[in-house]
Amino acid sequence: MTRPRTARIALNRPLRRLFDYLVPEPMTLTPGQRVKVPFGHQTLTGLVAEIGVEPPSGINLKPVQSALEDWPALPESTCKLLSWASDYYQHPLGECLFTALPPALRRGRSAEAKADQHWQTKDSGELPPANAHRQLALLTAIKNAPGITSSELTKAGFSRPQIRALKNKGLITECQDRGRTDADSNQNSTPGPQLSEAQRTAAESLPADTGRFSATLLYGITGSGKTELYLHYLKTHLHRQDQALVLVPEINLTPQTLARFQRYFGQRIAIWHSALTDSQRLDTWLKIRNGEPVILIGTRSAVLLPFTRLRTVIVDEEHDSSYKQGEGFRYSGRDIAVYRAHLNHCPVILGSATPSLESWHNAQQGKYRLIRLEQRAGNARPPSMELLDIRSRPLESGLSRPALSAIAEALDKGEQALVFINRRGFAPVMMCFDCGHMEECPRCDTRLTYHRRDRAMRCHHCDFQMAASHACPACKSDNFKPVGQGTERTEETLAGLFPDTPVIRVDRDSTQRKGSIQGILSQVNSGAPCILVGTQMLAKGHDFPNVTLATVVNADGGLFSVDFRAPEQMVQTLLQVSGRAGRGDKPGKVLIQTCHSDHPLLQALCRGDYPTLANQLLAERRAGELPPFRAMAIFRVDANTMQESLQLLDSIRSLIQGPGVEIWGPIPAVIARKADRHRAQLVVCSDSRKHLNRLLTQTCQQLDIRKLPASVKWAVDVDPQETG
DNA sequence: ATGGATACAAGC
DNA sequence: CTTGTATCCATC
Repeated sequence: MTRPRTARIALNRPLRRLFDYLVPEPMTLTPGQRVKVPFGHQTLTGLVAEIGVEPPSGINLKPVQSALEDWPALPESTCKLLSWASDYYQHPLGECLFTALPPALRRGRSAEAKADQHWQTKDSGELPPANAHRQLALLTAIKNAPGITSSELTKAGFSRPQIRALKNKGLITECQDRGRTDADSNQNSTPGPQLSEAQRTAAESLPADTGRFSATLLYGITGSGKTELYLHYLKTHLHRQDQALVLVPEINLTPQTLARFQRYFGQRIAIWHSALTDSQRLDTWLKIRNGEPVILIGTRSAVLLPFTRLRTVIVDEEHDSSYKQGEGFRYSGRDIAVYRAHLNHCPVILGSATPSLESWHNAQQGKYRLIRLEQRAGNARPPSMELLDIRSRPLESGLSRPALSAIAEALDKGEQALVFINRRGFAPVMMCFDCGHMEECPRCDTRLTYHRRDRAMRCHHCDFQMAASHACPACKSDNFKPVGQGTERTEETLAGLFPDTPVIRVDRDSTQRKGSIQGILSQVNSGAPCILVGTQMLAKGHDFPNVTLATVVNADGGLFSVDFRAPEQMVQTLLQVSGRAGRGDKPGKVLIQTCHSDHPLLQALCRGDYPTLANQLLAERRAGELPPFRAMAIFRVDANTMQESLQLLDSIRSLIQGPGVEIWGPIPAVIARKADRHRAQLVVCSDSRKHLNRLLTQTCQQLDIRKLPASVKWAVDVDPQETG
């Protein structure tokens, strides 16, 4: 009996099932191929998941309309990876597979790359008018690099119309590929970075065999030069034909990082992040798919791309919570990276100054090899850390007297100071001192944050905003005042106290404009005394050589949170902040304001020893039977009423209940109402990941069958990052 | 998800 | 009896 001419197709729809089609003669299909199929009343792009399967009886199969190309858009290895992820994260296979395609190909556009044109100058034609300075600059650029391509020119800031203008004037013509020149030959001759003694020792411990799976946790304190190690590693171990992937958190993919890699690898470097245009994404995707020897620096979703010659995976700042997608396909880029390396038999290197407890645990268990790099490069010393107890101390916009004089002192020495507050806006609340009224968001269970800059009250959890009022909206009293600290307010106070020093605010509001962060960085890197005030953004990645003092306005947020990850996150953030202080030959100092200076966690933090802290935190996780000692998943539901949400979770609870699992809830979320949706959750834990996974699969199946009102939305979050 | 089918309230 | 708006339902 011959196999039926059928294909099982995955569609980009949130449906936990695939659809079967007839494969008409003489069409041949292979798994991973893109096809056009009729679906209901529309025609969709699909991906072949399986061939020749027996279709369920009683269904009249429609034929596949056409294949979009005769090669599989997703190679087998990528399909396998995503099938695994679909099962692990309980997300529909179709949507998972489609995340590996660039947007253009998801929509069914052609995958044929338009050939890039190469240009050279021609000694004829009329010169452009003297005021056409961009055209003249373009002409020089082409003269200096004959054979340069249109896309390279656009990247350099020239526009297509400018190129066309020169062509029409007969000043340039298309030519053959110049053969790979400068950048590539440059790559072969550029040696790797010079390593310090400590770095060399670390480098020697990195896996030498790129043909076998190994996972390495590179624990390197800030300033120890992890990036040099990555560069050196790729330089020495990656073959000329191989592909490599370097994952970074979104915020770390700056032009500086890029330039650093390009210096050693030139044209081999490609980037992948959410701000690329569709055509840039298609371009890079095709390079990866075609097996070009690309070293891809990218954020989370880069780990899903269809590499065919991937030989090394690096995950920088592996503890960063932005590796976990918070909605839809809720995968962890870091964890998929490890599994991908495993499937692919190649090494993965996880780097961090503050490793996640998960990875640290794996290293302690011997599952990951641990490499320690505990010396700052050059002669820099680690910063000294000091707790400032602010109980019943007078505060000026949240800053204590000793903190302010430390800032003054740093500025006097011609150095820079950094102030870290985890709240944007002017003040987190407006309160009436007569009647106690506080402004709340009409759509969420939250207070509105006051933004003085534009006199607005904003909700930080939905898009609500309104004009701020002078008087209390409840009792009309004018004793209506901002309470608490935000970046804006601290910026204002500091500007008043230090009128001769620039105060620079770094938060989502001040960096919204494209490129403004670059401007800020260059101002700070000029080295002139200044005060930086900012949120999380300040803590990540950036290098401020002349900052010698970091002040943390309030460290207590993470000490008593309901979220079991809060202490870990607090410690990581504070250490990342402290890593900003003191580089080069100037010693750094970190002041941490707290009302709990006797708290053991803060005490340990001041000793500055992350391994000890990590072990301590792990012991607490073990005692609490929490991840990484148990597997965890959360069912999240939101509906128009809390009752509906809790009801559904109750029934989920009875579906999943049984031996081998522990269930907490259902309970309302910490922010029980967000954008008028009432949210609740159910936490499920198990000693066995396998068992939990099976239960989740069954439960999701049951829920799919059940007819729920469209207004009730549920989702599972496997390995949740936030338990709020 | 998404478009069509179905159902019910307001509109003349 | 039309027209608008909400809800349901199947999709190979």
